[in-house]
Amino acid sequence: MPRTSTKAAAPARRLASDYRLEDQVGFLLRRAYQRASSNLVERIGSYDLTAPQYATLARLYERGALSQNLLGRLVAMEPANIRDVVLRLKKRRLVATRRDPTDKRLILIDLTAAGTALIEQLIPIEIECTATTLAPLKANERKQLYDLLGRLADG
Amino acid sequence: MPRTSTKAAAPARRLASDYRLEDQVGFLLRRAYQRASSNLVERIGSYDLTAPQYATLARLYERGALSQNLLGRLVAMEPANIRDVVLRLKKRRLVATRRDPTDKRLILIDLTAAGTALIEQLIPIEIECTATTLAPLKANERKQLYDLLGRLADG
DNA sequence: CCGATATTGTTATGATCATAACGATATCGA
DNA sequence: TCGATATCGTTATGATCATAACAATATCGG
Repeated sequence: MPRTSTKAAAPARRLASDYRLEDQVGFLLRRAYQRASSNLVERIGSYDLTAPQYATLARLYERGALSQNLLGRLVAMEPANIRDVVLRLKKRRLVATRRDPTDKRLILIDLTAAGTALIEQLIPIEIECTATTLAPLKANERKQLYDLLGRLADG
Repeated sequence: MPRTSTKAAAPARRLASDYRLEDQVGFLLRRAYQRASSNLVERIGSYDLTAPQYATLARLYERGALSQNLLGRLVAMEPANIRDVVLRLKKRRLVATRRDPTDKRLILIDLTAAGTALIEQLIPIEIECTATTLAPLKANERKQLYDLLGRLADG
């Protein structure tokens, strides 16, 4: 039987102001994202896809070919990061790249047939996963959460 | 003047089910956390501290000496990750480590005087930062967000 | 037209982050 | 007591993640 150890706690000490880490939004958001992310990986992990990789494929599915930079903004990733994700997806032949003829700076990213087939298979799974993550909340609460998170993210 | 490029968007195509990435909690949570985290780094970055490092110091300040493993659980980090954070904080003499006499498996982590002084200086800054992050929300909405996030994270 | 400014993609660095496998130590249960 | 099981810390691997600096290309304003 597992034992959730609570060992080694020292007696309370120090100034002990009213501060609690739990009251900081950033900490709560990080934990909630951890939960959502692990829910997703549980379900799509067998396809060897991470959450950011999934989001990248989903975006391409929604929008069609996109420049690497715009794709990164649409999945909220820095240029240096989206680059690595695209490289991995490209290595697996889930996306293909080509130069933009009219703007030599741009690299256009697009789903391959294999990538399209995969994301079409995964989307229903992720929708189910979202439902699981939201299970602790009632319908009206979910709507509220979306509204609040959206306003936080958009600043 | 910066130009937010929206180039290279291909015409809408494919099955175009009703799926939208924005409707997935995980994506919203990730973006909201990015925002909160960058708000924090903006303010405490000059102290060369990251959000997880801050959380670690704050936890130690709240609870006193903790085993590395328990500390990790209390800041929501895997054993392998909290280890690295502790090593960095230890290298900067913000925390100190010692063996637990009664359980040879445990390493007890505690704030040094310097670590205590630093976190006491930072806590007010972070409280202010939380306020900034929550600025888009009204008081009752903040309370609601906390409730909803807490229930999500705890499953 | 053409130089100042912006944007895109790349490279490098350092810090998370999750997972699996492993030895050492503790604890449980027959 | 003693073997099965659990926990703790470590190591290794691979994938984010943010930032700064850089060259190539585009765009803007005079």
